[in-house]
Amino acid sequence: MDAFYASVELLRYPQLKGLPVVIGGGRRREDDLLARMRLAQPEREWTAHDLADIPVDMFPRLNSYTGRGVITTATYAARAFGVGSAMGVMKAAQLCPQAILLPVDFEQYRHYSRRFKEIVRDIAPVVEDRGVDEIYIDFTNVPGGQREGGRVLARLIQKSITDDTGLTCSIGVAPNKLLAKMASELNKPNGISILQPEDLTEKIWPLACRKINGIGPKADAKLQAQGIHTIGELAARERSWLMANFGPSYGAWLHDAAHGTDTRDVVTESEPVSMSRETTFEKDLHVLHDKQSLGEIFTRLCQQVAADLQRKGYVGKTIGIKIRFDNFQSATRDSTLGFYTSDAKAIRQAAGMCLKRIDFKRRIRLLGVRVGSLVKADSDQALHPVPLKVLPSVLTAKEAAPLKDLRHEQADLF
DNA sequence: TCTGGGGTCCTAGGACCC
DNA sequence: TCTGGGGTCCTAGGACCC
Repeated sequence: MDAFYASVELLRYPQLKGLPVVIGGGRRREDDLLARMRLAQPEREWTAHDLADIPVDMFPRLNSYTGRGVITTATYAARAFGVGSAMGVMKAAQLCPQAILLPVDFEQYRHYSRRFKEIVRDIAPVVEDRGVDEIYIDFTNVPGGQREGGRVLARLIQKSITDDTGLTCSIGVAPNKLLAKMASELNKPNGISILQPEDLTEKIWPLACRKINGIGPKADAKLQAQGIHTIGELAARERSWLMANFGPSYGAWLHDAAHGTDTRDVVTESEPVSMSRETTFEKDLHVLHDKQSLGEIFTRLCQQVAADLQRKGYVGKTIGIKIRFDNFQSATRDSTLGFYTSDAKAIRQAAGMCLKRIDFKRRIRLLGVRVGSLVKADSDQALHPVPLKVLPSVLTAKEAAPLKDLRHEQADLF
């Protein structure tokens, strides 16, 4: 199989090129910027076509932000200050206070995301969705796909996206998904990079292990501790050694990945496994002192998941909650019902029982509600659920003991 | 002044059935 | 009285990704 990995760059302001810019923090509509321009220069209309004309001074700076957000992405100029994705906005503001901060505008992203994927599917229909701005494409059977090793098709895709949306797009071409993704990183933004199997040692082996999709911070730290820093160093280790030290499954995968081996297909369709809603509070809350607002937030989360399920036509039978405490430790509880539901009240009831099984001795910063074991609302399974083999969990003696003091007050909490 | 929100997949132990 | 495996389902936590 030959695969493309394509990702669009969502920064749409040419006047910000080369400047330190981060996207993150609170959600806001991009229209806010236009609204400010209409105030500043009322003689002009200011529509979405005028984004390029907004003066740089009008953009908010990182140091004007207060709150708990994180950075979603950052330009290279911002990265030079040590700012990067997933970093707290407050920490980023310390490193680079003058950076421009753009709001996260999910409505805009969804719109451009849909368009980007439509355009690609019109050209090459075998597409795997990997989130808002990324896809895999299997172009094995696209007519003309092999010309110049894929470069002609990649250029066509790039040009079609830019003509339609104004967005730039990076594309990696390789024999499989793993390598295609890494290839796309070699030439960003707006680049095309073609990787042949024989390029592995020269182009991939010098890269940090972290560049492999599937090696995260934990695995990387463990590899570093073994003196393995680059993909080449990883490839040099015996498969059996990796399996012994990282588990048979992950170890074998590490070995394959380092050698550029990946047999996964491009998956064009998949069913959701779970849906959830969660929220981090502006300030940490206490189960007893902030009972009222917690109760309201909890109800709203249940209503939101229920609405999501109904809108997309799913029901689920495993209801769960997630708590993150002020020390960032988290806990989850879930419980499987004998029937499928997408009803807000039923979800709230089951989730409320889950909450009672948590020991709330610390303040909490996040609350989430999840519905799993999903099936289509009109499926046979949904209409004729098999009876439960395992009884829904009740508080075990072990769980109940530490809750003794709080249990009474918690009883009617959620 | 740390650390969002929405997901998937894996592991490991226990219950329960055959 | 002691001692089995498999297989499946459920639950909790954690790694990882975008």
